[in-house]
Amino acid sequence: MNQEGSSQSPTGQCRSPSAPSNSTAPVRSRWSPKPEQILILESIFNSGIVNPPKDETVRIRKMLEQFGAVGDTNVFYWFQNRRSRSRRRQRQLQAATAAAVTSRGAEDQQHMTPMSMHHPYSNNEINLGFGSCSNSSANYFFNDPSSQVSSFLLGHSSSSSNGGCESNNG
Amino acid sequence: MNQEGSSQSPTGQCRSPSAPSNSTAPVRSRWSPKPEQILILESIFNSGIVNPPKDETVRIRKMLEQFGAVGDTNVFYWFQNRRSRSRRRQRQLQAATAAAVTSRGAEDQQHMTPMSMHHPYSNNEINLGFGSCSNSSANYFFNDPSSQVSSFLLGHSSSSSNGGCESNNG
DNA sequence: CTAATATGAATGAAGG
DNA sequence: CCTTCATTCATATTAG
Repeated sequence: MNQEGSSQSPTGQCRSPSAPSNSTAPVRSRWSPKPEQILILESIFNSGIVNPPKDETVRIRKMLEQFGAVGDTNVFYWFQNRRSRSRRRQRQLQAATAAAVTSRGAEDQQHMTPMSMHHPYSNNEINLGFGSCSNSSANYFFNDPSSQVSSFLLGHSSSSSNGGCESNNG
Repeated sequence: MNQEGSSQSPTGQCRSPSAPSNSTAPVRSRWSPKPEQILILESIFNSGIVNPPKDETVRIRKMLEQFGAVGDTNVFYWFQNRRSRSRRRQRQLQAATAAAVTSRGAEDQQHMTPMSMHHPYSNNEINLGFGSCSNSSANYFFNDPSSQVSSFLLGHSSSSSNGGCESNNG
């Protein structure tokens, strides 16, 4: 982990049960990405940029900064964790599916309810239209978050390292 | 954490007050370990296996599966949370004790209110006899849960990775 | 019914 | 990249 360079004080306050409401209470241990930031990050990830180089990381950080304090480290960690979790989920799903088929003859297998989680942003790959693959503009997506997000996405102009249509894995 | 591999539908409805018989409320929130499963998990944890590797996790899951639907993820989370809470509780207690002793010279330390905790098993580590250290067979323990649990424990035959008396901690 | 607690699950951060 | 720790969120259960 030597991708980091600059890091500020991420005073991200999103949905904390107890608000410190104190000018002298920087008790914010870890960064909490705002919904808009998550939107941006996920759209970038889904566009194929799963492992942005330092240059790109910095650019992404600057984008996110307008929605809340964030450092390059946070972005770096986010992508790293995202990759890891994505991979793991895939493997798990695959294993579960295989396990359902396996056993003996794979004939009368019951359908197991695939965990209907109702989380705010948990899984479910979001495609915001960041990648150059999706030509269909999905502006209708922007409704909940600030409209400012779309400005970034529409003006991103692809990336210089990994903006391919396919997701490079490995 | 990539300990997960397969996950079924943990429809563990142990002690649910109201049946979710609603087509619009399939809240399959979270897994609820059965008493027998908790017994097994705790005995394993107390036997020194506080951080089972993937292989062991799978085996444990298979054991638990016979008492109710459960996935590797659940087992992994259980051990992780268990470790975390255990450690945290210890630290908290230690801090409280230290705070009582500190101050001046640890002489006239007053009795501090140790929090009115009155939950089932609290801090008392339960030892079911899972570890190979305890040669004394504690079969008398099995009374509340189904007798099937004892079958597992008695026929466990230790594990292939971490069944020692000491807890390996990385 | 509401508050507090316990605990399963998710995730940011860091170690190796 | 993979594993692990700490913190936080969401929910299930229990006390008031």
